[in-house]
Amino acid sequence: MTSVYETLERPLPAVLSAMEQRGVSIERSMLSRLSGELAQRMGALESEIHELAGEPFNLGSPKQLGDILFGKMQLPGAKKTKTGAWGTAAGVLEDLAAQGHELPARILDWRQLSKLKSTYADALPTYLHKETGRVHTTYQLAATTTGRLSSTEPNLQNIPVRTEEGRKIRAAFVAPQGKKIVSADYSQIELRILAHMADIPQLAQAFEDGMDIHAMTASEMFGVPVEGMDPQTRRRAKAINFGIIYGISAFGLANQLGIGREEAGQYIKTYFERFPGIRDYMEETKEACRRDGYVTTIFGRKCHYPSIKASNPAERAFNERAAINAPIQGSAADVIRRAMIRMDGALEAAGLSARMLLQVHDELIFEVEDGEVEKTLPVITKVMAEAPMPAKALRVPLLVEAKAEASWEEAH
DNA sequence: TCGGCAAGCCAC
DNA sequence: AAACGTGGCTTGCCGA
Repeated sequence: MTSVYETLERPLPAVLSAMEQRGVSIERSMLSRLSGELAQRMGALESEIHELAGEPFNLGSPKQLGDILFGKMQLPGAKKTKTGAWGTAAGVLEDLAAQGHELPARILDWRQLSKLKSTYADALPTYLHKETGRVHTTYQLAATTTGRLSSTEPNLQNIPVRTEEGRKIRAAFVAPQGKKIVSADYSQIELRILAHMADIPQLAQAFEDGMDIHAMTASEMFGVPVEGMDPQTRRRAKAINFGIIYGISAFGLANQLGIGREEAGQYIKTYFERFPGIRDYMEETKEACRRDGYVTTIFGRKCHYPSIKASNPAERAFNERAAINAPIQGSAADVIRRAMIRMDGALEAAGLSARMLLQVHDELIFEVEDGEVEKTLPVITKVMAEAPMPAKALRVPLLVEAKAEASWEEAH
């Protein structure tokens, strides 16, 4: 079998251009039906909300809502945005809803439906191309500080997936007759890259053994067995793992988990006691950035953060967190780029007609003929898993999960 | 009428 | 809200 190292590498701009031109198929009728349902439910909610508020107002106006909740109704927990208006972001409304207040709960419902309708159900069909009948995004190659791609007009890198209603949008991304949508994604790639860069043997071993990394983290931190673990305990460890990647603070973790800042600080302390190599890595990364003005990915690409030396403490702290995150996020971006420039050549070399259509940071989406699915999946997963090589051999295996289904929602 | 900012929220 | 990183899109609002 031909090694992936010998497959043709196409320049990334050519790869992106090909993906843009291929486009993706969406089922207009599904979105239009969904839009109607959303409109109806939003209408019912609007009446209910105006009843609860005691007056009609523009539901799309955070300012009007803030005046009603905190000016008129005097609900607790009011916080101002930086311009002095009452804040009404989801976190604020969730706190109020948890205290049994009906109005903020219904507003949250309305906002979710409104977002899905305006940004996705109504907007996506307007991007259907006259001649191809498909949706063609544009990828920006140099729009991010870390080396990620971005996607515009429309952005196909933020299609909903977290809620049941949102997945109805994703379900409209379908394969044409005789084909399947294949989604292939890197499992926990940023944590694996952190384990490699910081050289943490426990984490590397856990990935080698295919363990549940969040449960393992919880077990290490709280001294409880993975078997029969309280879901809450795992959830906290998961929040910490994500926080670590983003340059955690006790304040941020406390807000994320709804716990006190002292307790959050204790979690972080315990984490660094269990994984001192992570703390060392972070300190070394910040130090290098202060010295050089940039940090580097595993493959040597630089990400510049000269303002890490700013005298303003908030600006400095912001750049420190970005500098900690950039090598992790940027290395993951490098890995998937390396896979992308080899993918078409590898598929061609294997005599397969699969077409790479979309990239969503740690995921590649393809269209594959029904009869070729079985032969295509291993080619895709191999190219992705071996993408760091031969330039780098990671201390941690990369796991790629791939699935073929009729729609993106099912395949994901 | 148009451009830009603020707030909010979708994804990884 | 955001002292948890990276983006883009929509609506409301205000001034030119």
